[in-house]
Amino acid sequence: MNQFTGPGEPGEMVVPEFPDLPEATVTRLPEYLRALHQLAQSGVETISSETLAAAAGVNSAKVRKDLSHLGSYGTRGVGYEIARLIRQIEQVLGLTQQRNVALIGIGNLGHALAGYAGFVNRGFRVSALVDADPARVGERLGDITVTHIDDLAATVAEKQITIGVITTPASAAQEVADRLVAAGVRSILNFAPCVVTVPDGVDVRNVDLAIELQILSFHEQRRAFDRARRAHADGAADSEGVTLATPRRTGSRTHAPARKARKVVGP
Amino acid sequence: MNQFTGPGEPGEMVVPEFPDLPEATVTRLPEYLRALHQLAQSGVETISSETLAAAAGVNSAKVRKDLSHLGSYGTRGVGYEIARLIRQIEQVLGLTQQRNVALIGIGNLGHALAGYAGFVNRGFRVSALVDADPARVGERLGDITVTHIDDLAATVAEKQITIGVITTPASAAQEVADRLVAAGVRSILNFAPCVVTVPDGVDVRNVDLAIELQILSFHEQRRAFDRARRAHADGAADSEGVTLATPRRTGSRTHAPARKARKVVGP
DNA sequence: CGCGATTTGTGCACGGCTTCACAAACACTT
DNA sequence: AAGTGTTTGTGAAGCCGTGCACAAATCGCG
Repeated sequence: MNQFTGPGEPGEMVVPEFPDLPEATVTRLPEYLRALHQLAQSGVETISSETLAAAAGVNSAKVRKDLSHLGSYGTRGVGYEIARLIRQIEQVLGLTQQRNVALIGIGNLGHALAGYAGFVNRGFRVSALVDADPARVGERLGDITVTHIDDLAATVAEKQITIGVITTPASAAQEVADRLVAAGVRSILNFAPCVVTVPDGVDVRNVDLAIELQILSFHEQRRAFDRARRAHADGAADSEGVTLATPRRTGSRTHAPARKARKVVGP
Repeated sequence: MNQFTGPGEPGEMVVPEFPDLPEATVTRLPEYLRALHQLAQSGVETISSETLAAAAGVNSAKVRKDLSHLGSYGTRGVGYEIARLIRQIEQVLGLTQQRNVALIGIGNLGHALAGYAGFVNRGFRVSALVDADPARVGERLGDITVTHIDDLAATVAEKQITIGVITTPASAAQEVADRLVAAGVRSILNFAPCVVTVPDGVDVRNVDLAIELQILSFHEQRRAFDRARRAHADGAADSEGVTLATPRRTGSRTHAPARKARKVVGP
């Protein structure tokens, strides 16, 4: 529907359309992409929404609706051509060009991310390592040398950084974010356990590991209460208060599929 | 409203009510908690929904509605008593008891998480380190010795593990998840870039760092297109196609506040 | 060429979340 | 005691996302 790569009237110098995807779709596209890359290796050339849905851990209607947003037409009765689908998703996500990432804060977590293999082959390259501690500056990790935060602007310009990743303690995060923004970076991934405030037009995503654990803890807690309630109900068989009886999915970002079925394809 | 800790009729042996919170609320409670702990240190005793909202990076109506779900009554005209609020949130999230976490996969990321200070003081303790590589078994990190994955069940029982964190390569993740479930763990935090399938009643949350970057990349891409469009519109002043003109918030999980205002309170 | 099998694309209804806006409640002053 | 100013708690409206269900499209085969 949103043929944003489609050739317009030739020679018309048309500004390419850009699909304005629902945010929920944007968060799922990378998951489809991951699944598609896996599937592509196994030599399959075409894939149905049902199969892709299973591989990505979602439901097939969602897959179809998501893909329809990017105008990637599959063929009915057959499915989607994997190679083409990968190209389209990568284009929409802006992964056709290599994106350079700067890590700010080379502590435990920074070290780990610098060596994380999962970034390469996925369109990203950790191109700069930055720290405030003069003792760390000059240290080499892989083929990159740690530079000082005061030189951030120069580093960003030189290495063509488009994304900054904050792995400092919370106390330094706001300061670092400010400097990143001043240096022209508009996308920030923040691992520090705090809220960073940025001007309009800058995008911040937060990953707080403790928060993830706390959310799990809540559901753990709820299950414990459920068990207690059930045990009590067994003791004194009363069919009272309804409040608890609601059949809640054990909600999670990429929620656990109901059945343990690694179904591959049709009957 | 949901007075789940409230004293029922005394001597009635009532099963405590458990508030069934909206999932969206559950994900925000930890953020409030984080903000509250910070604020508590600065000596403030009471806080308004407006101030808490600013500190947590959300909107005040949301704060009030979220808090109303746990029956934590604030006092009108004044605000919420911080200490009490902290207690209530911690209780709902199940943080009154220390929760023991097992890390599976002691590579780069596992090492980093094992040393991550952000877990302690937030109700969690990394109590077990597990790996499949015999060469790693026996290694000590801090005060914990790495044990072998084959002994997982024993480790889980002995160390009272309630949460498993997977930091293995994707190829091993499903296997590890299966073993965790078999050992009785019902909460899993998965850092491996893949979908793990678990039976009903088990809760999985996924954190994929590359996916976070890809989402940022999309918005970066979109901004670039917007600039191109604007530039083109300047050149040839036509007020054509509307598709792009939609005022989209730069969506993010904890979305960036519109104004860079570290507003504290009052007029 | 026609028919059945398969799979996409989407209209539609439903539920959950967000946000506004306002009455009720409380503190404090006069 | 009454009035003023502040802040909570919540009804109601609107929006977004989800999932069902089905028509339309394509393939393969007889």
